[in-house]
Amino acid sequence: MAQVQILSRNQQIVLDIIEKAKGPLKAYSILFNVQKKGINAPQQIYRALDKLIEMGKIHKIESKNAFVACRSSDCEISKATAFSICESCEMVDEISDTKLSKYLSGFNHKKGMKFKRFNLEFFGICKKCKKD
Amino acid sequence: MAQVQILSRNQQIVLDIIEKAKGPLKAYSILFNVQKKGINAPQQIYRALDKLIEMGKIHKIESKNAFVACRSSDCEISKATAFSICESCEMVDEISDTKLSKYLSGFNHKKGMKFKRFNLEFFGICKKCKKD
DNA sequence: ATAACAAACGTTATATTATAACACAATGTT
DNA sequence: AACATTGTGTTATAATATAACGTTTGTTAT
Repeated sequence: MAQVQILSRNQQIVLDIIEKAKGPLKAYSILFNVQKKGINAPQQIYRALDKLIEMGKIHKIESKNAFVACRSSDCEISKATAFSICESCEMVDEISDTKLSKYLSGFNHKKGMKFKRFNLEFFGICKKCKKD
Repeated sequence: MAQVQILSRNQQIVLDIIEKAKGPLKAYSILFNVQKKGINAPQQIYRALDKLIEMGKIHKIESKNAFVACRSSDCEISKATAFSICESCEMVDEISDTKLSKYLSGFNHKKGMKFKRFNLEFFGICKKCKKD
């Protein structure tokens, strides 16, 4: 019953910043940006980030230790994430491609391990950077 | 002409440890393990790790900040990596599946970005852990 | 309404992961 | 010989993340 998630104060503040951002944000850069709102400690950021990830509102880009808002499905808990990352400008795009997602969700390891979740990161140079 | 790579002293020491390990190793755990061999500083480890990655001898498991030896193709420069990770015992297995690799290497983003490289991490509970 | 519990908060301290910067040595190239 | 390239060793510090504690707020059940 797709219940509307109510966010706590800190969670909302952190989510707002990530959603407004044009690219991935790092935890400490979020922290510096919210100090005026009375959030002073890394713990407060990391706690909010953890919950937001659990809820599927944001994703962590593992190769960058940075966080982006979820733009694809209206934020189901994300068990299948894929991103396109520009190695020049650091831009990150969430890839939501049903075929890809189905293909990978159905992928089974020879050794009999059943997968619950995957994360895929593609790297390259984005169109914009290629022009320069 | 698949030239045999000659490793420097530190690179060889670090590679040996990673190859002997049963699971992924973290940089500082490598450091502690090689202090008897006269390596004292994180820089020395990270420098060796960087080169070994460039050479395709090892891979970084991004979600764990840890390193594993390359077991698949006899270590071409790795542009297409996939791993299966047990969330219980932390075991990591490199997946070398030609179909998967081809499928992903051929994948093209709508937005016209050409990918040079990808990294895929699957998560689940391995067979061994399921028994317990 | 209030007791009981869970979730979120604030804070201090600390652990873990990674890089900067500098000087020197070994090797290879021209 | 002069020069570039790669690797080394070292000290210092930056950046990322968690532990542990006590308090406050929000929910649910009676």
